[in-house]
Amino acid sequence: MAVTAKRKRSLAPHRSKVGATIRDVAKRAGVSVATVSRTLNGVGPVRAITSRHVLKIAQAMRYVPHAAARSLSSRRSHTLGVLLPELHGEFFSEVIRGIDVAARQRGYHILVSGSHSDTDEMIAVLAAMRGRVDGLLIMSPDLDLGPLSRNIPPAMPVVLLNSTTRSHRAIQIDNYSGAREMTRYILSLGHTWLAFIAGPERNIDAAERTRGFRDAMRGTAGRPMELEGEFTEESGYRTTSELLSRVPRPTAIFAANDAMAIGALHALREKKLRVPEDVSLAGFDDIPLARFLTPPLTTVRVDIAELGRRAVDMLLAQMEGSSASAHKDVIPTTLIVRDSCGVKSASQLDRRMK
Amino acid sequence: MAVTAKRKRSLAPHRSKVGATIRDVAKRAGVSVATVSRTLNGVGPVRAITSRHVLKIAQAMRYVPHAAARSLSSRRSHTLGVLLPELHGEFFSEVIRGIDVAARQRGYHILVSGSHSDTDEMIAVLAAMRGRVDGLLIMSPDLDLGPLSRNIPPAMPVVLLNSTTRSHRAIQIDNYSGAREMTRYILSLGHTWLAFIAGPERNIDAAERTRGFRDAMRGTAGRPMELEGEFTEESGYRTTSELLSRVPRPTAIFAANDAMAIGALHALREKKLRVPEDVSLAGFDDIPLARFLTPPLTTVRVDIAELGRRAVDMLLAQMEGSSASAHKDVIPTTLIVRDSCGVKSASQLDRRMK
DNA sequence: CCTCGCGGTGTAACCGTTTACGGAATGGCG
DNA sequence: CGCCATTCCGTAAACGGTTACACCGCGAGG
Repeated sequence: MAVTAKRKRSLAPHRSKVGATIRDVAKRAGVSVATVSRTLNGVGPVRAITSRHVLKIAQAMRYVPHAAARSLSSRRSHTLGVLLPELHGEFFSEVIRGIDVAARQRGYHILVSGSHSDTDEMIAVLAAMRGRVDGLLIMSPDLDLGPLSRNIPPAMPVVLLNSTTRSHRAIQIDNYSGAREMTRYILSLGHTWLAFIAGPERNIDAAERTRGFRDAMRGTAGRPMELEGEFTEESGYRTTSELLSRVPRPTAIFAANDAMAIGALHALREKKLRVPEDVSLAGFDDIPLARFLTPPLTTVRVDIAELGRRAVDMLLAQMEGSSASAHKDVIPTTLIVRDSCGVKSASQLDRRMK
Repeated sequence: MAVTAKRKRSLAPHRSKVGATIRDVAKRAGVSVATVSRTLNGVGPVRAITSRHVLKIAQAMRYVPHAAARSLSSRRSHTLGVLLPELHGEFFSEVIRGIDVAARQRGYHILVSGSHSDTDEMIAVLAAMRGRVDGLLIMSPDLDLGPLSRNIPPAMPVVLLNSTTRSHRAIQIDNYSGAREMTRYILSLGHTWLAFIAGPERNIDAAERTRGFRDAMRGTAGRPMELEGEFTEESGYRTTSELLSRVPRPTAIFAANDAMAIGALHALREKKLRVPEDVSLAGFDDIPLARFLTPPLTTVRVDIAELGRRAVDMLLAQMEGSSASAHKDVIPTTLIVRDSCGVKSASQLDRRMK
């Protein structure tokens, strides 16, 4: 007898049960698994009375379909992968929020992986996502998307955030127009000598903002000046300090993001220069603290959450095969005028002359 | 013949293939699927030479195991669920960042669902996570965890963030000590009439901070005064404006979070009151902008990312069954002294008297 | 009255892994 | 040289769903 016991293979060899399965429900409801599945998914013909009955039983048993099983069988995970670079607080949380609520609304989950500083890391994560996600939302830290692009399974729907490429759909913030508009605004205040603190060279947002600045300056009487920053507050402080030690100094400073503008503000204060009376200052991003600075910072608003939302829309459209859907999308920016920029005054002229 | 063709059931009825499977690899390598699986997972005895061969073939075929299949079979998804309430920018991103990097380091993915404003919503998401995650990290907006708690599958490992309950492991920020320490510090500057702007009643962080304030005030000569805020900058502004219209006014204001402190700062400025000369001001959280305010805000620092990291540690420990691991953990806070609080001066006394 | 069509349902194959079990070598030992 | 313990490996049964196909009634049309 011991032998037979040993011989008889356990029906569930590996592990213990977790919850009710579809077969349990079927048995209890006196129908087949097919009927249960059809009822729960609302596909195929099921008599109303049968459907009600099955639903009731399922409810009573607290049955919840096992996601892994479902996705193995149906080839869909109802999950979107989100790959993000290392990015600063507010930006990060807003993108995620936008994506999160949009995805949940459509019945999708999001598998997040953030803080990637290099492409190889992203490629590794990308591989680990096989069979786990139905589509991908990717924001790359790098300008060069080649390597990453090559490692995306060809059939995988993808939307790139703030990156540009021929091969995938993409959605971007209109950095170019924003920077151009801000530059024109500053020019319109009478400033002619304008310093621009650019972002890191390899960053695509930075590149676009620089381009916007240059285009706005082109053909005007303005004297442009470009400094290289890192998108950090420290670099804003450093470059501005350097800048101010030269005489004569510009009457306005346009930093390519708010963090650098904050650094610049500190450098200005340290030199006892008033904003905007002595020097006008502008930023980019409209991070929440921008309006709480003294003086409140004139900047360019970017609706980050909207970026996330629209990216999800775009991805789902692609997944549903609407090839008609757009391949490119652009999120507009808006100029936010506060108090940190003023008209160029006579006193500024005087000081420069002396 | 037409009949036989029709009769022969297609071997893959539903859909098209996506990538190489373990069987493809096995066939190509001339071994069984079991051997491939064992090799890839490093379990069971496999000859070194076989292992190398299999690995090479797998590599060449760009084989990546299908996550859903794996998790269906092994009962583990290598994914952690993260449920977060609606929370403000910096806090949100820091928690996620902490969790994300810690999880990835341990080979786990994270399935995120944020911006939940009520418990029912969280319960729904919770159900949708069945079979999708191996463990749960939950931060509830509500003080009462009963309903949520009841809907967590009994066998599911869980760690609660900033919530307290008997039934689950939890990790918290030491809000109590932080608030107490700040209060004592303000008292030590000579202030006796202190206004505390509390957070929303049902919020657990808020409750703890209030408790810390009260305990620090108890038994001192100080005159405490409590106002009810909402953790928003607007509510800080509103309550402070109201407060200031009364005479005499307190010489120091302690807001239960930085957002409200910012609101308070604006109200003070509006009334032409100087900080800290006329009124001292303190916050809580040390959000990044705190040090950029004018004057830089004295506050209490909370290491949010650390909260996330430690929560992951705790969860994984629980999942690995080390019942020895702690059930509770506390993240300490530190007092950050900047310029917004000053000693109570004679002039303040005078003004109160008049 | 006999098909035909169709709504409703059940059976079982299949998704791609992991793993229990047993069989085949291999090596050591008496 | 026979036997036993290892070591290595293959077979096939799960895991829990979805769904193609067969089948069964039953009303309608010929």
